[in-house]
Amino acid sequence: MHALLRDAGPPLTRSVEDYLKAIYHLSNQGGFAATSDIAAMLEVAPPSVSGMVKRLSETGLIEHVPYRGVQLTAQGRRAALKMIRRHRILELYLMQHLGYDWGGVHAEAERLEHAVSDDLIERMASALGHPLYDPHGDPIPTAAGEIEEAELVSLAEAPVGLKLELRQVGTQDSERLRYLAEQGLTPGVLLTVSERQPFNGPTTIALVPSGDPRVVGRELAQVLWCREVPVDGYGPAAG
Amino acid sequence: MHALLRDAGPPLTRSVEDYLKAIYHLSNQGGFAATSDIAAMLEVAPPSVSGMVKRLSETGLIEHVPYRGVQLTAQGRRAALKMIRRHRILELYLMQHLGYDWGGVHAEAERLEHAVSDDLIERMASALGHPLYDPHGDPIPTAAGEIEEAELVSLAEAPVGLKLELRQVGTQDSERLRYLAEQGLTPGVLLTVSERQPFNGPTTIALVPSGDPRVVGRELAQVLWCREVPVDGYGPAAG
DNA sequence: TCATCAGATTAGTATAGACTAATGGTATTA
DNA sequence: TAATACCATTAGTCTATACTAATCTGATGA
Repeated sequence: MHALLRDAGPPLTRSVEDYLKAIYHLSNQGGFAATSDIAAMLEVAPPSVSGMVKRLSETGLIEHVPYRGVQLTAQGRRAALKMIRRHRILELYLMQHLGYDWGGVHAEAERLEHAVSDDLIERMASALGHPLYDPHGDPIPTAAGEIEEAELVSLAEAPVGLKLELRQVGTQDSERLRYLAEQGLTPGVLLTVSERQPFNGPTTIALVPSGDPRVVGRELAQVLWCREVPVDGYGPAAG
Repeated sequence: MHALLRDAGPPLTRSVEDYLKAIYHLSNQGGFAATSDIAAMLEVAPPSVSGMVKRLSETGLIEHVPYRGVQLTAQGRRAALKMIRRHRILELYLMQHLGYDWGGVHAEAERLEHAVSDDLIERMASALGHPLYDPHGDPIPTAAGEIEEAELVSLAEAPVGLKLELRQVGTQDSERLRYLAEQGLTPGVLLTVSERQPFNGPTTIALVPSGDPRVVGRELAQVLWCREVPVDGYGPAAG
């Protein structure tokens, strides 16, 4: 009984589900999600985020440190992971059983994830053989709300030859962030490590799939957190 | 180009879609749908219906005759039939491809019908072999918005032995309606014609599946419009 | 240390959609 | 025809969610 009642209460609205998911993605590495980043991800104005943040922290789904950002509580995290499970199962099902391709599947899953029941998701998961990864290679949270935490490696430590996805940029410095964006080094891009100079020298990488080379100094490389991409041929994570 | 632009404009909200569908079902036989019936079907208070009716008639989806009821315009009818197509395809898909049974399928389809894209529905229709009838035996509107109008037969004319579904009660008289409801003769019930007395005598029917007999006089039988149920073993229409 | 500026928040407003309470219209019945 | 009862509508309110404009905070740089 206890387990079933844990997250009782009024069901979450579509908007709330979207906010929680966005906050999950933005605060992945244990940090805070900034108001403006949430606003950009959801394509709403920053004051709308402030308003929602107030409500969500009153209902205990997030914690808010004014002028710093927000973090999910355990309850908010469970809700976010549930949405992510739905999204990733849906994407996989649509591609494998209904012939969707990369282009259309994300938008369709984005709408359906708010409408499907838990029952339907578990039926789809069964039909798919209880998969562990979605079409992007991202891990699918279990129905119990556990997710395989991708082990992140800093670009400064990653072995040469590995194919990586950039997942987290561990700096708040605007100059550095601007520079990285100019270089095309934003979360989600794929790359391979081509070469590393000795004695704390720079790391040379090639962007995937363009092959464009970039040379990244040690200081920056240390804040670029990547995860190994399990299989060849996947596009950037969108799930 | 014209065909594509016909119904342009802001997409309909979930609520609007539900209202249109309800009005379609309630005004099927060309009549008016009453405010209170819409309210009952959607489980909202009558003033909520009045408010929505005002908005819907301003946007040209329905026509409203105050104190009489509402009817769909051609545009509203197209939108309603689109939702009905979605609902019926979804029910069929969920039952045939995901193992749903009678119990759960309606509620699931009810939520999904607002979230799926046209593309997804057509993919499901393909996977199902472009079916013409849903699990209840109800016809599925085409993507172009055409629906097979069930030919209705009055109970006074129906041949003995036929299995019928009561679809429309053609009287507004409250005494008669009250009596029919007491007898369990409301739209949706299944029955078979057991016997008919000659010289405009009464019709004897058996309710399905209970087998309870009812004797219906000619005057009432003439206003009970039924359609033939195509195949044995189906439950009452809920689609 | 202080000015500046970007980003966050507050203030005030709009819209969709629901509600209850009060009022108005129509049709049945005496 | 008049009274009544039922149903529909209007009036006024509430919540969720968005917006713009105005204000505040905290970090950066002179």
